[in-house]
Amino acid sequence: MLSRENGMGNGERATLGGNLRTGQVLESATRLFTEKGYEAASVRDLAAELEIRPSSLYHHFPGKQHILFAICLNMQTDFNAEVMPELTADRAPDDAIEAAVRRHVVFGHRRKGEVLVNIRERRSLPPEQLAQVNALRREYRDTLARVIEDGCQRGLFSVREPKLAAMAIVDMVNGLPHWFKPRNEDDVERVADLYGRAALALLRGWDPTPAG
Amino acid sequence: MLSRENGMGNGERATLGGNLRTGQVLESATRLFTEKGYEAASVRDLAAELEIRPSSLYHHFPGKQHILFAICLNMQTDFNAEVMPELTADRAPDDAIEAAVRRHVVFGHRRKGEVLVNIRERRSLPPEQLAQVNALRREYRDTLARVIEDGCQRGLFSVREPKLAAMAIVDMVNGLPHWFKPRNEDDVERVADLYGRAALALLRGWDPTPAG
DNA sequence: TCCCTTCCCTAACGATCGTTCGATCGAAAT
DNA sequence: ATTTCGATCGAACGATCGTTAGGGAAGGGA
Repeated sequence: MLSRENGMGNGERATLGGNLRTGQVLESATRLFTEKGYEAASVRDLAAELEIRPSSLYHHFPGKQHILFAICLNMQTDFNAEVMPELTADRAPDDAIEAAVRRHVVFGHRRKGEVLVNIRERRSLPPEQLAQVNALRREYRDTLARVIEDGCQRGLFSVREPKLAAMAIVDMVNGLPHWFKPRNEDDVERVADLYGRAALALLRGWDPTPAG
Repeated sequence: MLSRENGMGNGERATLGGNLRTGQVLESATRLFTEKGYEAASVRDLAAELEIRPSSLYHHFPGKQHILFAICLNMQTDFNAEVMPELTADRAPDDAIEAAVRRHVVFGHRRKGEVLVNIRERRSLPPEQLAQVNALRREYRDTLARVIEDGCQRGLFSVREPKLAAMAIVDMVNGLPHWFKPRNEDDVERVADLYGRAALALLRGWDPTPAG
């Protein structure tokens, strides 16, 4: 859930305002942006789904772009908070990668709408807000790459370019919400396990040492 | 129906429109759709880049959507014609996969603009045209999955769900054009090789038989 | 009681959207 | 010289866009 309306604390409520209703705005906007895309979804569409007038939306948000920003920043913040600890915890790199990928897959399903909006509509943000979201994404990728590098030095992985490998894995996992329709909750866990092992297979066998 | 003005041309002109100018429209549209997105790019933007008036565009295309359709269908048709033969040729499954992935990567760079438009803006097409493009994509995926399955039966791969593996590989390779900035042409070949081996690593080590 | 805040309303603003209509221009064909 | 025709033009259409202005109803605190 969107802890409180957007995520940031209640102390100063940095990015956006409001009350209970604000959370509903974000939920409806996420659904709408996912189905029609950010540009194609109009403020009037969003207002209609909430059964209010378009002008009423501007009591909760200063503008359409801020809604998109709230969705993206919120999702990416929660993602980093939930997945990155698996990478920074004190454990073997292969275990860390497998756990992180599994969490990534599960998160991508539980927050599917927000994840798809973040992936597909992020670019519609103004440069400064886009950079803010991208910084969080880069933080995750770099952490992932560092763990891969660590795994190489310990002889667990055989990868020449850890950053490229990190991107490949992220792309693979992020592609999942675009097409995967799980039959039930166990199906998600099954594919999460599957993708965790897939990442390990990638990292272990990428640059096979011609030994032997 | 595409017939003359957008696509298949009369005799030899396979990829672009009937007239010389029509090809320029598709080129500019591809660049514009890539940079701003289909919905955000206006007909007036496109006309401005071609240094003609907006109304003149409607001599070449019956509408904005048809331009998007021409780009997507054209790209996907060429893609299948170029990459699928690597899979259907008579060779070992692992060699086929490696070659196909390498071709996929190279194609994704050579036709980067169209590929990105097809991936990101395809959904803005009306259902019937969208289905037409998706049918070609499915054809490729299914072929890829079949080769993977074949490789499993021959003991070359260890994959439980070939279709899932095919999707994972496609997602991985399609992610590349979104972020990869090659320093030169050799860089493309290098990464193409790298990704070809990555796909093999995935398929070989995905479900490791616990055998000793 | 009065005020202040919260939330929503009606109405409309100017801008921009995709598209249409009819005329014009130039070159090739007759 | 006249006709034909593809390509472009200026001008405008109705629709929809994000956003704003200003007011009204509800409710808690003074």
